[in-house]
Amino acid sequence: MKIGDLARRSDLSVDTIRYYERIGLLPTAMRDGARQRQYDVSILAWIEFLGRLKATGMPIRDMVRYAELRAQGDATAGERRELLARHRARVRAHVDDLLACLTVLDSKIAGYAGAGSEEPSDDADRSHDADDEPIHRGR
Amino acid sequence: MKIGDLARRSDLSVDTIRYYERIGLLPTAMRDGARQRQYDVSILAWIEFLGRLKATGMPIRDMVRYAELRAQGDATAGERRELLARHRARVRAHVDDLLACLTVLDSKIAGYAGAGSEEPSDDADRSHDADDEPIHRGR
DNA sequence: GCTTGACCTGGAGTGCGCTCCAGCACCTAG
DNA sequence: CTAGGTGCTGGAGCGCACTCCAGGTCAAGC
Repeated sequence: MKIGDLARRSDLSVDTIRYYERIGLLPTAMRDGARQRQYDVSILAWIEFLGRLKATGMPIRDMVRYAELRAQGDATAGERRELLARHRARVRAHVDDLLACLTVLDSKIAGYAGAGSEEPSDDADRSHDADDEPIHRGR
Repeated sequence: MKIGDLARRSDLSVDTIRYYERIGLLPTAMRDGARQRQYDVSILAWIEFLGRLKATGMPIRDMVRYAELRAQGDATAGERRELLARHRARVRAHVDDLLACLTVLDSKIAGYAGAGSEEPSDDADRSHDADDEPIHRGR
């Protein structure tokens, strides 16, 4: 597989793939006769996993750290497990935080009750919640 | 309240408060005799709400949009409700995504089973999951 | 009266994660 | 033989959300 094919199949751009290789997220690709990168389909699983780490907010340097450990083989399994476990804990905490924010958001939205989609209506006296106050007028 | 006090009480830096005012996230502050910003405690509720929007991943330009609508008064209540409702939907979707990622993460971690905290052990033959393959050796 | 410290402004700088570009090599189809 | 498409490299540029800085004003405490 050439880099363009991989880009199409992985939802990364060609530039991003080369960037990921430069920083060590992707293995240094094998080259064909014309020095063009050649990929095995198996790279897709790794990219997909990286996508999940990214989706869960892991900074790239941590992903790089994980990739380095992976490249060092089985001896680093414990460290990798720990890294993922710590990350999992952070993600869980973040989800809890988001859920708490969601309930705040819900009550806030509920405060705007009755304000139909495109219709400002004349419900001009709603004070809906506790977070809106005085109001800011431009300088 | 002066800007330094507000910074202490809001977990924003003084610079961030001024930045937020510049871009329209915070109302143009009243000044005292020495042209220093003076804040009412009520600003804290607004900042806290902004913090929740930020925590849920709303881009600053959308927060600014919300702040603008708020400043325009009750007539924009419907639009604000819509904005928050769309945001809530995105957050919910993101939470679902995170939960899905969490189960992937969990099974991945389970794959490293037995690899105790600081102890690499000699479990060198674990293939734990489907995402790890060939391995990347530096150039 | 002098120092200290909080505040002011405008603008430059930072770190992250890409994204784009110039200028060149190579392959394939017409 | 030529044109178009894909790939290559090194390096510059970008959008975001701050963060820092120089050079200045002002009020209070010693």
